[in-house]
Amino acid sequence: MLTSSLAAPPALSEVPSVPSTSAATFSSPAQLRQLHAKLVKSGISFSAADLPRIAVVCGRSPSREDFQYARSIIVSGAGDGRREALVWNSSLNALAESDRPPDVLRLFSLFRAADIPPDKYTFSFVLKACTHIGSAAATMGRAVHGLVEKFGLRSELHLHNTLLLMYGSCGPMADALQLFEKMPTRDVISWNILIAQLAKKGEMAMAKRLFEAMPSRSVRSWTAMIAGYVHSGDPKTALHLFRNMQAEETSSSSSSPNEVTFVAAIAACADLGDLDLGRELHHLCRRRGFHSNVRLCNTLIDMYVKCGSLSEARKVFDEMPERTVVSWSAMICGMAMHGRAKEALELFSEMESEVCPNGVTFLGLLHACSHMGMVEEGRRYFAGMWRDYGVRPEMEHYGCMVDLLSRAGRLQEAAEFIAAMPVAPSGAVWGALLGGARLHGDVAAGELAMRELCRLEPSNDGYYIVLCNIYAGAGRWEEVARVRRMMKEEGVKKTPGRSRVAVAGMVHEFVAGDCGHPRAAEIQRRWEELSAELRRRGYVPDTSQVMLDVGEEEKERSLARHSEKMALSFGLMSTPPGTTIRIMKNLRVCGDCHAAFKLVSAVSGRKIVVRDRNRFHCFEGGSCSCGDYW
DNA sequence: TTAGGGTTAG
Repeated sequence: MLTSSLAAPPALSEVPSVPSTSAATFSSPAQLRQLHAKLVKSGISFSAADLPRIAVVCGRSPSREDFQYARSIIVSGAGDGRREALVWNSSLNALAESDRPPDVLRLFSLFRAADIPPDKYTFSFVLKACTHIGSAAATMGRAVHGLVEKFGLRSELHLHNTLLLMYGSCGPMADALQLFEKMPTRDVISWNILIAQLAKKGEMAMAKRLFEAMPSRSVRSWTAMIAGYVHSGDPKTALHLFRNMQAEETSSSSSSPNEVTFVAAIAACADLGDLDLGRELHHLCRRRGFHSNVRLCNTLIDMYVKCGSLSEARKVFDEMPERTVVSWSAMICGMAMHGRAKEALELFSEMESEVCPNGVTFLGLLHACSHMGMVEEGRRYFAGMWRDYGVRPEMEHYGCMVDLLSRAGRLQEAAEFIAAMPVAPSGAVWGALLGGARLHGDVAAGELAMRELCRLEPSNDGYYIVLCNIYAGAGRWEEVARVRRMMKEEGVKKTPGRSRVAVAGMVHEFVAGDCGHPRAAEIQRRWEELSAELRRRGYVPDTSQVMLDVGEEEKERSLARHSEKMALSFGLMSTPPGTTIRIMKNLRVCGDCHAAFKLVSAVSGRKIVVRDRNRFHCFEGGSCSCGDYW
């Protein structure tokens, strides 16, 4: 092959008199034709090393003529049919790996029409493209399976595994399972593919059956299961399995967790808010030398953020040898969650010189502005994301803007913003308006939002409850009763509040109103004592949001049994003085608990970190990090 | 020349 020693390809007009046929000298069929003409004039032909590039360039072209033209060069240069297939196969693979897998299918039909005999590699690459395309390629995938049979390749295990993967990503899982049943031989990869596909679809019961039945497991089998449990919202089982894997590690090195396994396990800690275990796993990662893996570090940042330790998240971020847009976005979103808006915006300025932001980065920025009432800054980011960064606003961004405006009390503007949206607003967008309406006691805005929400998300209990809160706040009890009747008619039940607190490595969960904890009486007594002290300091239980048709005393009793108060009371009596108490709640923290927690932080001298559904509240010395803007 | 598990948001 004639190679150019120049680092950059010369412009065509500068092609030297003895032209280089280096692959870098053409990138379109038109340039190829020009180069070809010059070569012919000079009596030089393409070398074998040029052929794959010719195949890729012309294989990507929508023109049939380009394919035929390339084929004529390849046929004369390849020498025989097998080598010709090899050249086209590598072109198929390159296209399957690129961002244009549909080109593979088009090239494959040309391939078939030209009678180039396909082999196992051809099918493998075409199936890979189907897998990348997903369900839209299901028919094509089935047709390719038919060809595999027709060409007598049914005994190829490798190809069968690729078919399993294709059925798992394109078609109904039943097709993949049927193929698996019929396979003459299977290896650990066949089992892993099936388990991973089931796990991705959340079918963990069946994935578990296969995992238990498989003859031998590899690290990937374990990791697929652990990641599957995390994705399907069961981090406890994920960590249980991780522990089992560690126990087996001593007897077999094939099940030693690697970086990917740690990513899944640390993500489980993030979901559970289990800081102690998260730290332990981080320590293990360091010992195993996994600390420079970007994805692992990104997961660690997220874990520390979600476990309430922003400083440790920042430390991981600062020590990363390289950072991607995900690292920056995770850190910016983390700062937003913790109400550190100014730092989030500063980090964004730093980020701009290193990587391009994406949609998630802007969600973080808009959240940051929203949590701190920075309306003008938020508007600026929203206006600039498409104009200056080419990031198209999606539904979540519109939702953030409505949240920003309505939290700041600009409910009229928020409603106008929704009306001007270029796409039909989702339930979450109206939900943001509803939330703002509650905050500002705006019955009309609340009713406007709820009219849409009844249509879009009639079974979402949270929205009915917020509307009840709005009516209750306005003293409109007959409306509260009407909404509750609506809920009954629709069969909508209120999700009970749940709070978790970790004490001595054990996570304890409390459900609102439930006195099932073994130390329930003690916990209640402790809260009553504390409550008496708080009252002496001016705390008055806010019974206005209790939507029970009962007397004041009963309302106060109901408030005292809020899950976050029980978790706090238990945390206070079970940990040494001075220990930070970390609580995680499934819903938004209630207003009465928020007021009480501020006082408790002053009375007890403790730092109390609460992660609710939306953000973090860090109570210390009588105030909250949210500045009461939440 | 071919196959399997992972990150921010939700």
